[in-house]
Amino acid sequence: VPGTRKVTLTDVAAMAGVSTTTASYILNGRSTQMRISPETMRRVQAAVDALGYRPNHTARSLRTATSSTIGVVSDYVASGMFSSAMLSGANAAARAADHLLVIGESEGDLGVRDRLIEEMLSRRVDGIVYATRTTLEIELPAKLRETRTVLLNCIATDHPGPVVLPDDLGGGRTAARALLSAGIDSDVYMVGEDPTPGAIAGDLRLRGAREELESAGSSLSGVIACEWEVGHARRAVDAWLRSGNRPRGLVCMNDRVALGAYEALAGHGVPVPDEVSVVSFDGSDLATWLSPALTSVALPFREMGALAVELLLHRSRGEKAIHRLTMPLLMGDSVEARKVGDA
Amino acid sequence: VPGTRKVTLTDVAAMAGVSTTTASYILNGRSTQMRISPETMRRVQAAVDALGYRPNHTARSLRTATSSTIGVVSDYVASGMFSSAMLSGANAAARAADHLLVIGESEGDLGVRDRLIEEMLSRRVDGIVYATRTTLEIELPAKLRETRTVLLNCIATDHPGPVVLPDDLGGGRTAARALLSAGIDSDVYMVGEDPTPGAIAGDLRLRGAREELESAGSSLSGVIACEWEVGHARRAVDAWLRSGNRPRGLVCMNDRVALGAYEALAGHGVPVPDEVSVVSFDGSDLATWLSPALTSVALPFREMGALAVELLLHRSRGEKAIHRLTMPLLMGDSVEARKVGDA
DNA sequence: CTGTTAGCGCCTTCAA
DNA sequence: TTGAAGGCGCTAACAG
Repeated sequence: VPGTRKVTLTDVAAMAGVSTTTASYILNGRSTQMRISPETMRRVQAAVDALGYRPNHTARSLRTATSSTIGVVSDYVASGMFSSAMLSGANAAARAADHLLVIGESEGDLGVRDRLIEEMLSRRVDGIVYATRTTLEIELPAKLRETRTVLLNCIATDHPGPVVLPDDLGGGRTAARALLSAGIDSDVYMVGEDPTPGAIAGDLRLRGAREELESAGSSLSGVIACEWEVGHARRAVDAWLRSGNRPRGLVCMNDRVALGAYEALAGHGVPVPDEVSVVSFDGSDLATWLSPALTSVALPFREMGALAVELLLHRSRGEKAIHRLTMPLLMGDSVEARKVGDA
Repeated sequence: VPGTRKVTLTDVAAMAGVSTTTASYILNGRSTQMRISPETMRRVQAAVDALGYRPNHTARSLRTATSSTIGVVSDYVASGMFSSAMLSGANAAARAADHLLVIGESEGDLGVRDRLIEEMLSRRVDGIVYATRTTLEIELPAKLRETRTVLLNCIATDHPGPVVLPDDLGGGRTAARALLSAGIDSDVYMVGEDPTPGAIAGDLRLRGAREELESAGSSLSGVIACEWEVGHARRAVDAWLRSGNRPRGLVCMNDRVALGAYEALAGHGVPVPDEVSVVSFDGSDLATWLSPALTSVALPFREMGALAVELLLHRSRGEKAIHRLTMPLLMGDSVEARKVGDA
């Protein structure tokens, strides 16, 4: 039933018998402020409904020099298995502030990345969230200096604005504490090492775990080095077990590594959690799929994405601050149930 | 070094000593068509560089009534574990056509969904891709009739435009063929049943597998009913094995179900693939993580996303057609290696 | 309380 | 080959 083609504010005003100014005020919710008569409001509202009027956001943007749109430029966030939760969180926060997200994924190509940023600036986005799939130390794309920017899951020393990161140091402590709370205070090993250049999570997690163990009068017994993938972890742990080693606790760098460790342990007839407790990082779905369910220190991707756009929009919340979001402990059944501690 | 604030085409034209018309022609690549002197082009180009001019896409949109932007409205695609690959494919295809994606995720809320569509129409997107995480039969949101729309991973009987779906029927055949090629022509069971209302994948896969087996003179021996989740599958298959059943081949409705089946089989000391071959659907990362690696019929999410935006942009490619994309067989090691057939 | 008016930056006929 | 001028739809002074 609504309008055949393009209905403009002028049409609405005409039908309601008022000026476009009045109609505009009403549609922008400034009716009370402008003390517009209820009768007029009703007539305008009726015209809007009758005509099926839809404001032209483009025209409004041109006029107000603001687009109610946030750009999200990332390397692989959309395709990434679960880092896409960042997008989801960003989307939710954007919606809450009446904004929409324009996204662009560079798939690792720097040229594409710069062109995406250019495109977004051209579209006059209200700001850009620059995100990476893995926690990385990066060099800030130069173009980003031209607009308000929040770094998501990455950090650049020369970035003037807010940064959102997972608290991997705290996460490392949490992982260790999960073990300590179960009375496991010796023969704890870390599985995995940091492979990607620029990646910063591994070191922090390792440090956090070390610190927590030491502050409990214990210490990390060692690191089983391997890439953060199932196969690598399985082979590394298998070889390590074959040498006669027997851990009481394993802290795996991510859930896939933990799966590899599970398989290696099973291969040697070592039951989890009865003989070895396992904790890992990520808190991905995989953790819940395994048996026993994996106790994992989760990456709060959704919250990170949401916080990033909130920081972009409400510049009050700590400018040029590094926000490290707590990595919550997702309890599974892979840690011996002696005395379960609180997070 | 570039301009301090807002540089307009007028500034560029002024600096180059030409009219905005000329400058506009040059920037839109119509310089040769308009036979503009090389000297003029050079001057304009120089001015652009010197001023750091960036075209105002908003103004252009207003004028041309086209935004070079595609809306993607989905239920959970962004947060979905691997269906986010649809987004990634859509993004790639959009980029290839010099478009950007504006996304919105309703998280299942119909009100939010309609508001998102409204927002996008208001922004004058060039079209909307409406996507769902799981393959669904839906009722078409009414607002979508107001713009060119492509349905992605869902179908509505009254939709006038293109639809992109995975070919689950063919996928079912492929799964069965993978078993048949290995000489497994009896005692083949399907694991899983279609739980979600509106979901259509399960029935098609079942039918496809049935048809393929029957066309080979065999038949499906039965269905082990369970929800498409690890735990449900494990319990269902375990109970079924406990009753003394022994399959030669298992076709699992998705990779998670296959994981559950793996665990149940292991619990009964039945080795994969030596005694039982397993095939599943999805082709998710999980398939490659398991041991033995799972042979899985993959959902071509990336290609689906890409095709959807291509169909949106180039309306030649079959209007109001249902495009069913082939589900490729990802070879793992979960099918007995007698004689490996081709896909 | 409401109307008049002047652009936002760009594209594009129409003239020259 | 280039310039002048109008207008896309909307907002926001500034008057009344």
